[in-house]
Amino acid sequence: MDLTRYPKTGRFMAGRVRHAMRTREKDLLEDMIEKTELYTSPTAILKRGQMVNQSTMLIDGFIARSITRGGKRHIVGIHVPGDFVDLHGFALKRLDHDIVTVGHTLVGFCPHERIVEVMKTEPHLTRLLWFATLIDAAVHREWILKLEQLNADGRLAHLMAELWHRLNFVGMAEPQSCAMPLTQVELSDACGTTAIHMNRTIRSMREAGVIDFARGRVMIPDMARLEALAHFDTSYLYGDGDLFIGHALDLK
Amino acid sequence: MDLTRYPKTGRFMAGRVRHAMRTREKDLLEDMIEKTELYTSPTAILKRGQMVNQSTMLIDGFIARSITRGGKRHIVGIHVPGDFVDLHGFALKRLDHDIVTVGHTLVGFCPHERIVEVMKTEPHLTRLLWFATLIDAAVHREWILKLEQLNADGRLAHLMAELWHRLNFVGMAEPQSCAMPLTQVELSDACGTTAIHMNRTIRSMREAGVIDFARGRVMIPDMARLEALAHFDTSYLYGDGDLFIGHALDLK
DNA sequence: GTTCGACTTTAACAAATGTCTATCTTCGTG
DNA sequence: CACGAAGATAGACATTTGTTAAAGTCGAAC
Repeated sequence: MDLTRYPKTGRFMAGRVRHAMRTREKDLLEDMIEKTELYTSPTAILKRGQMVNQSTMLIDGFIARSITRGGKRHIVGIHVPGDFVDLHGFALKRLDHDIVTVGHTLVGFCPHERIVEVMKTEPHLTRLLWFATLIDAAVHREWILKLEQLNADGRLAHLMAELWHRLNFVGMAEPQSCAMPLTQVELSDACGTTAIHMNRTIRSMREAGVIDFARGRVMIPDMARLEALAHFDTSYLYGDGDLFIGHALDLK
Repeated sequence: MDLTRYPKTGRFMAGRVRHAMRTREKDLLEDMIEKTELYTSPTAILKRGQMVNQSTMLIDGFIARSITRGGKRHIVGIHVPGDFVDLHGFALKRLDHDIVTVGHTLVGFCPHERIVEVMKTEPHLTRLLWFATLIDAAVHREWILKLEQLNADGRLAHLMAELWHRLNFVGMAEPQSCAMPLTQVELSDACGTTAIHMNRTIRSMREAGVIDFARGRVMIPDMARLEALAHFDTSYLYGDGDLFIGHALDLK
């Protein structure tokens, strides 16, 4: 990974609520990061049930939230740079899932004492952090919908469309492609199918010209077609300006 | 519905975070409710995309969060008495889903101005409200897991086990049964199956003696067996005392 | 460059689930 | 008490997905 791309590691921090932050708050947020760490192979940063005293900010790469049950691993969420991955670990005594890196991943760690400090002194920033967790919940709901509504094709299309848009929000997507270090097994874990069926699905979508994977990237020649397959509607991602933060609720 | 059962409608309010509230905060919460309303038939209290200026507290009955797409309705969450159903509607300009009543339902409405007031003056209570939304997210993750991991039998078993436990938390479940006003169509919407397959599933589980529906209730003769079918683990519900609230984070 | 392991690909068959059509039951309403 | 609408039940068949077994590909480490 080219660390020189990150002169200030905080550049993307807090992705979709960042636009509502004041300059001072952006600096505060960056100061919350005590240290950074680079993982070059899949690593469980946090294990389910473990007590935690710091939260994780994803700076580059991908992180999955996964739960292993019945010997099989299931992915219940995927994070992109700028996401405060386990801010909720601050409130819940223990996490209900593992936090695992995917491919090469750069993360920052934020001690909980600093979050406590912010909660004591920064009501506006605290609110932004809360709202960021509400967007996570909205993404969860869309995943539930995806799993209830779509078959394997649609689920894969939806996942790719979502990740492309979320990367695009932080300036890390190209018009017809984006980074995609997930393996087929991981894609199947995130789509609730077997790896073999995921392979079938990928093949047929590749043959149909909808999507193609190569060298850690996904190519999407026709985004509109992909989104149609996924019944995709970006509104649940609450892009810039789609929150009340900074407006009526900008309390003080 | 027997309203005399609710001498103080606030009795259950804020279900799983209630134990961390101070008496004064419980009163404050109850004061946040401006008015109550009883719905005797399925009603969409809120429609997706609609601007909202109040949030909904569920006092009795059930409420579903649903999204209609492709002409088919999907349920992405179910609420039980004590839940602050759409607190997140306060932060998000618009909801990404509908809020619909199930069976007979008594709700309280809380104007957003009162939430703003609380956020200005009650940091501890604000934190509790935040944490309540984090539990919602944990439930969402478990639904994702359920949909990825389980077949129709397991999904139904999981839903029944979850609702029984959540009702039990607020003292509204019997040892081997609880209220269950959801129709088979609604159950299928919540489990991501067709109504016909849900009927097949219910029949086979009834014949197996695992579960039975009658007159708006569900009978669960052997909870352990149901939970085994569902690979159920209550920890994601964060029962009493399972949050950091009121302890290290009791800031002031 | 070889070797090993992880990842990907394929085929054949079994099981689960969806679709279509229809009938039966229940319950509120007049 | 009759009626109608919503809900529940049922069977036959199509489609999707899971399972098992195997082989091919690629890249990192020695």
